[in-house]
Parts: sequence; C-alpha cells; structure tokens
Amino acid sequence: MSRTVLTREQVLQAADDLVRQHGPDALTMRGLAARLGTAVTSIYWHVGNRESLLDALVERAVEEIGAIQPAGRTPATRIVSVARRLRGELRARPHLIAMVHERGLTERVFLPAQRALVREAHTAGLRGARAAEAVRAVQFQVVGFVLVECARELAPAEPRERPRKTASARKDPALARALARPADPERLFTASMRALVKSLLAQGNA
Amino acid sequence: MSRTVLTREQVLQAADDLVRQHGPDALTMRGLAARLGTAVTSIYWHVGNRESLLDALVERAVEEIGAIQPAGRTPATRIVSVARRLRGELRARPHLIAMVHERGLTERVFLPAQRALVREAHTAGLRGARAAEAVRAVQFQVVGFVLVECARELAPAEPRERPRKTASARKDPALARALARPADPERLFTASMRALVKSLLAQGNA
DNA sequence: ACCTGAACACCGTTCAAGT
DNA sequence: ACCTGAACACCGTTCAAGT
Repeated sequence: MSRTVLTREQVLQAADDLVRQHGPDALTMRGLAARLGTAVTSIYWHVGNRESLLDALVERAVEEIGAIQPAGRTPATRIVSVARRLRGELRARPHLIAMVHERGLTERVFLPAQRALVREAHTAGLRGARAAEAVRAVQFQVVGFVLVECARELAPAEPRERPRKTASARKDPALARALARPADPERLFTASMRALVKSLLAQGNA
Repeated sequence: MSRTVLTREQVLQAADDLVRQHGPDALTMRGLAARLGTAVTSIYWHVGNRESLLDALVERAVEEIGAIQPAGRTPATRIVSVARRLRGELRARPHLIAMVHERGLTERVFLPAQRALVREAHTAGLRGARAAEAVRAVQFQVVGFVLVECARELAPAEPRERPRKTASARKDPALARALARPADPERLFTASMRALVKSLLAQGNA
C-alpha cells in the first residue's frame, strides 16, 4: 500500500478514509501504521498524536463544507434552501459531524453560510438583535436536527417500542399510526424548517 | 468507601457519579473497582461489562426524566412549557444525554412527554399525519437544540473568531454586534421554540 | 529530517481458582 | 452466589538510537 516516503498528507488521507467509513473508534495508531506500512512511531512524527490527528480531520471537514449559495425567489425559500443544502453536506459525513459536535465547533461549520443567512434575514426586513436571533435559530435548528438524525443512523438500530393504546390514539387513529411509523427525516426537516422560518420572518413585517 | 458486600446498585451508583461529573471517558473498570474497594473482576460479575454498565446508566437517566406536565392556558404555551421543562431535565445531565444520543435513544427520552404533546396538538385542531409531524418537529427541535448546547458547554471553550467586517455588517452594526456576542441559549431556545410552535399550530386553523 | 524497535503505563476482558 | 489474582490482547505514547 505504501510508496516512496511517508507524508503527512498520506497519513491524514488514510485516517480520513478510516474515520469516514468506520468512525473515530476504528482509528487506532497501530492499525493506521499497519495500513500505511510504516512503524507506529513514524505517524507520531508527522501528526503529533492521535488527538491532533483527529483535530486535523475535523478541520478538513469544516473547510470542505464551505460556503453555500441560496436558491429560490423569496427570502424564506432561500433560507430553507441553504438549510437543506447544509443538511446534505453534514449528512454526507456523519462521523465527522459527530466529532465536530464533540469539539464544540458546530458554530464554525456554520460561519460560511452565516453571511448568506444574514443577507436574507435583512431583505426580509429583520434588523439588529432580532435578525441575529433568527439567523442563530436557523443554525441551531439545522445542526441539532442533523445530529439527532445521524445519531439514529449511526446507532445500532433503535429498538422500536410497540405503541400502547392511549386515549388520544383511540380518538385519532391516523395520528397514532403516523407516530408508530419511523419518522421521515427529509420530510420532517423541510417541514419544520419552513415552519420556523415562516414565523421568524413574519416578525420583520410587524 | 466500601461496606459489607458489593451490590449491583452500588456499582451503578458509583459509575453514575463518575460519569455525571467527568463524563464516560473517565469511567474505567479498574478505576471504578478502586473506588469501590473491590477487584475489577467483581464488577464484571455484577454488570457484565463496561458497555452494559453504560447502557444501564443511560436507562436510569431516561427513566429519571419521565413524564412532564404542561403548564399554561393556550396549546402553544403549554407545548412550549413542556419543551422548556424537558430542556431543563436534559441540561441537568449533559454527559448522560450525549450518551443517550450516541445510542440513538433520543426518541425514547421523549416518549413520556409525547402523550402530552399529542394532546395539545389535538386541542389546537391538528389531526392525523399533520399532528404527528408537529409533535415530532417539537421533539427533534428540543433534543437537537440541547445537544448543540451541551456540546458547547462540554467542549473545551470554542475559540471565538473575531468577526470580519462584511458588507451586511456595515449596513446593520447592531446585527453584527449581536452575532459577535455569544448566543444566549435560554433566550434563543424559547424564541425559536415559540416561532416553531406558532407556525405548526397555525396549520390547525386552516 | 525522517524512521525504527523496545519499553512503559494503561486499558477491557477472560478464566481458573477460591470461599 | 460471589469474589479474587494472574494473564491476554490491545491501546497511546515516549525515547534513545539509527540513517
């Protein structure tokens, strides 16, 4: 697998592959060394230690995501489009996002998109602290949603409890059935994003 | 520290204390044994292994949270009250919540509160799949928000980047200042929760 | 500048043996 | 039924030594 000399970039790439596929727990210094055909200690020379290696991967992921262009005609649809695109980017690397999350870097992932959101909030008539609050609400909503969503996918299949017949269930069987089915994240995300944005932007016309 | 014989409950309690204060990484089987004044292998007899010990702690936490009574007059305020109370419960045990999250058990935490939410959605006029969607949107929003929030607190102080002067910043300095300040989670949570619920319930009067 | 093996301290877990 | 020490396989990391 290895060629010529070992470079820091090679180490990062191999680690990235491993983490993306099997998560950070699968990344052991010894295993990585074996994969690269070198001694464990060589890796230390190139990346310092395991922790800073993971940091570098997180850094990479954050940069990869970068800025996102809004699409659509109204500010509301444009904000929702940014949110959906961002969700897509995050979902594409669930393990990395979990790591970004653990490191408390969630806000950083959002910085590139923030400017776009600010612009839309502004054209929707929001100003000052209220605009800032709206932008942040959207950010938290997106990241939070994706975290919940990824956790569900990465976790070993949540044991579904069979729904009990409650009073409300008998009154509205369609509701009970809908809650018994697993949620459709794509649909739920868009719906709740639209709902949130609608309310937030409505404050601008007051 | 130890008395008489070792019980499973004692093991769980000691582990719980440790995890609540210093997080799951601080829980080592050997360290726990030392704390309890027994051999490591005794712990294995009582709880199986580390993984199932952590599972038991998560189970405990989920049960502790339990049901939550809504407060307020309108369905909207009652739903928001449930959300806020739930946020409080989750925030009180950030490490445990992170573990619940990793295990994909986020939905389970919400089951006790779900019935209350369903009732409120119903009295607000929502029915069937639409009501289910509203309930789920609230759930995801709460859990997602708390996850982001806890991550920020547990992580070793996010390095704040100094804001750059962008075009929008010059147009609306109050907004730029607001975004430069760290977010006030309490306030942001309530605001975005209200916004979301308002939109969701508005669909019931259509 | 880059790579190496040996060694250290620490894990979770198993197992045969005790009472 | 409950507890024990010894042992195994695996970690991350350091360090002195090589080229």
